[in-house]
Amino acid sequence: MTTETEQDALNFKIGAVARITGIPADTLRMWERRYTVVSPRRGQGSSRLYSREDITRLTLIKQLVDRGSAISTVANLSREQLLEQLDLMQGGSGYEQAGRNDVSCRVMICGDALPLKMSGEANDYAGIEILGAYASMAEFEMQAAAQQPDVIVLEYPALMPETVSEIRTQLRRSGAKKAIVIYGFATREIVRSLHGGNTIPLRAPVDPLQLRQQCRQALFQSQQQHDSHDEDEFSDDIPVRLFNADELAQLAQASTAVECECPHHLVDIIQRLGSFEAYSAECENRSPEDAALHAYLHGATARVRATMEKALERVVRAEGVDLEQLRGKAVTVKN
DNA sequence: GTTCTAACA
DNA sequence: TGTTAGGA
Repeated sequence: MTTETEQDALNFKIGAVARITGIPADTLRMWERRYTVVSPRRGQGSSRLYSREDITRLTLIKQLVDRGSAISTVANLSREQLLEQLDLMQGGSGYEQAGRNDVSCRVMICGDALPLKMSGEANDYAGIEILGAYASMAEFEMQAAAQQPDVIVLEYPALMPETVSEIRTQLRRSGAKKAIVIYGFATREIVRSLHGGNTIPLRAPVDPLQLRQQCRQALFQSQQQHDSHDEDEFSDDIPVRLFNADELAQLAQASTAVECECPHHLVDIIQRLGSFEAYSAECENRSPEDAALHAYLHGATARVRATMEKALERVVRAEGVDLEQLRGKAVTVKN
């Protein structure tokens, strides 16, 4: 356990850099030799030691190369030029189109690679509204204070111990409810420390769809924590209940009139699923560590429940039960 | 695991 | 332009 100082930030060996950036070690050497993409300083035995700046730079360059630029044309661009190039390739503007009519999760992004990735598929981002995407933390910080995002997404090539406190600071200053932290490389301890609470660590690469889901889920969780319980007001992915408790009870009764006991069993299954659904939703709030898992369980259960409800509806209709009439009764009982 | 050069596709 | 072989 050494005290991590600036020294640690300058110590990435070529293998680590290859893993973080996704550029093969051989290619890294080639790029350096032929185009002087970066000039890592040398350590023992003349092995290359890359800095964090090197890594962010390489990440940018990789983006451009992946998008069709010749390495020779981008190898010597400054950081600003690289960003500009990348921006041009996206068809510019992109980010700050207003949200849709539905409630969307307001997101702000800070990072090198991510802003571009996100804007590239902007159309797929129903449900989240990207307020802005920045490459510089300073700019991000200023804008975040003004925009008051729901969720901030911070991207780092590598997570350092000091990065963690920076994340918490940004979270506090922006007033966001959750921070999604995308990292290329980090020790287990650091990742663990980011689990739970208001931060969600995600290992890069994160595909845009996944990120979108995470954003919405993050917002959903934070809402759950605040307005204590909202019963069945689960957003989008959770199918609404087809039958309430009263209706189910009545259907169970009604089914005794018919020969087959299937409706009865179905009601039983649906009631149990409903209970577990509520239980898993509860867990979702209680333990932030397992929130994702419980959210999944909750969603899965709800979907099964919805399926079984449809089955019940069909069976009961086949048995000649008048659902509409029953509904009318149940509602008057309930309200 | 790393460096380097040269040749190859 | 990226990959591979060979030697260190």
